[in-house]
Amino acid sequence: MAQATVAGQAGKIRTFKSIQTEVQNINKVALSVDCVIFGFDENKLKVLLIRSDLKNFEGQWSLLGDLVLPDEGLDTAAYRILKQRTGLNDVFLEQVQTFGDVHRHPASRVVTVAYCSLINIQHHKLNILDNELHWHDVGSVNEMAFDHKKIFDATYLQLQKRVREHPLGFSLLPNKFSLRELQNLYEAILDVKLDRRNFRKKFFAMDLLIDVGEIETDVPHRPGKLYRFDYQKYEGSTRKWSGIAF
Amino acid sequence: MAQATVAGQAGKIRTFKSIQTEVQNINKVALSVDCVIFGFDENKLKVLLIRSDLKNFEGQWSLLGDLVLPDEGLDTAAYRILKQRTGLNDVFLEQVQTFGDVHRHPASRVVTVAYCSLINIQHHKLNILDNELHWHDVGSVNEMAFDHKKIFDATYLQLQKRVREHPLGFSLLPNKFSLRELQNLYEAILDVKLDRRNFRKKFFAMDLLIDVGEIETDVPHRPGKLYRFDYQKYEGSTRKWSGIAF
DNA sequence: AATTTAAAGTGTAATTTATACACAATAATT
DNA sequence: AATTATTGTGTATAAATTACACTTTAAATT
Repeated sequence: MAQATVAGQAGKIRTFKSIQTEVQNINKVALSVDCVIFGFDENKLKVLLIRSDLKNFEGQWSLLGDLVLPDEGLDTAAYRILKQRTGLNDVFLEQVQTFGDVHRHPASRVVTVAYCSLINIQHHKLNILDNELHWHDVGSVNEMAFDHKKIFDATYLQLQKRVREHPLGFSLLPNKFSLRELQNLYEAILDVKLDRRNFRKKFFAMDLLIDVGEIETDVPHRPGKLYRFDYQKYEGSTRKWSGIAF
Repeated sequence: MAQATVAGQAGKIRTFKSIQTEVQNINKVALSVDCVIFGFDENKLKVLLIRSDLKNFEGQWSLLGDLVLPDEGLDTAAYRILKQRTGLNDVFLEQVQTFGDVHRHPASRVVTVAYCSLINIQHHKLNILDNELHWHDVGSVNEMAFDHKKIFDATYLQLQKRVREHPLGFSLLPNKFSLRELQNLYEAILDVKLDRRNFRKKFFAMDLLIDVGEIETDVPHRPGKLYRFDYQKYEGSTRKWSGIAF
């Protein structure tokens, strides 16, 4: 946090009151939160975007964001946006990076905090059509409003990194999933092909998948067993996850 | 970035002017930058702190920070603080995380962006004594003003992680260093003991150290060879650094 | 009922990487 | 000349990663 001094004027002891005056008089900025909301559907990694409501970005897509309210923390603001737009709470949410280029917003100075969130797209399927919302394939995200492409790129890169270090991916899947679905997910996120036998070996070796005793239905071939992730065991383990590192 | 709407009012096309009015009328926050400045001296990892100039934190230590100026980017603000306080430019600097709890500052809402910076303490040795600045051992950082302990902890953890993935550590060393110094640095940052032979093997295998053809002086024993880090080769390599992963 | 289809499920050998560990060489100091 | 403290070096073992192919199963088709 600041010394609450303007550049180069340290050294004096301040009181609350003097600080308050100082802070009121000096520059403030508008602060927003932008959520990069990922989903997984039809073996593709998707991102939820909205058509920009700003005239000079007409037709362009942008992230889901809003200004942070006066008595609202950053994480809280991100949760609010997520809840509003997807109807979901209890999702994975993580701060990524803050973007504060002076002219990133055409109308005034707006600094934005980017969040990465992962949702289970099956639980969603809600108010998509009526609104200007759309799930885009991450591979086909091009031009975006503001500096949102830059924010998206940074967030996606961080997701690729995080998902190798921590078991985040399960947030994108149904509670029960087959190993095939799990592998498809990793292949979609990391944009690589993985060896099936080695992939299974690695996940079984972690011993964090619970066989739920069911199998896939409605597949036109031998159905796979269904598993769920053992969050409890993972939370309780001191060593946590040693990383995927494919 | 925000849709520049207050919660739940999406859907209308806005013009610059309407946005501008809206942004002016709604909440703004004071924005600051806080630098966690690390140095390495006497085989200890150090952090540069300043005595708080705020009355109700009298005597407590705080990070080096300041409010972000109206026409200043975030990185620029962090560089400014670093330059002011250490006289150094051309240092390692990386954004870490943004802290925005509503009541983190006692006087008013101030959101702060934390930066991690690594400096070569030999190049410094400047205006430390005259000011209220002091280099603290990272192991002995306790209570701090504001939420600065939390910020410090998060930044130090990130440093420990980053230093295994990227060759940042060299920013903390003189241009020419012995392998002993390099190992001491890693041991200090990661707070572990490392095997000397395996450490050397690993670094030589990377082939990013250049033997400068000199040896240590003023050591009361066999002097070690001096090396420098091959930044050029590192920048040019596509594969980059595969991680230390001790 | 028999055949086809598509993916599930499984193991091993080769390679690479990480770890544990000890002694001779050197420069400075006494 | 002897002592001191650290440099510099190699090998054997263990662990992790990679590459790779065939049989089993359920559903769909003939």
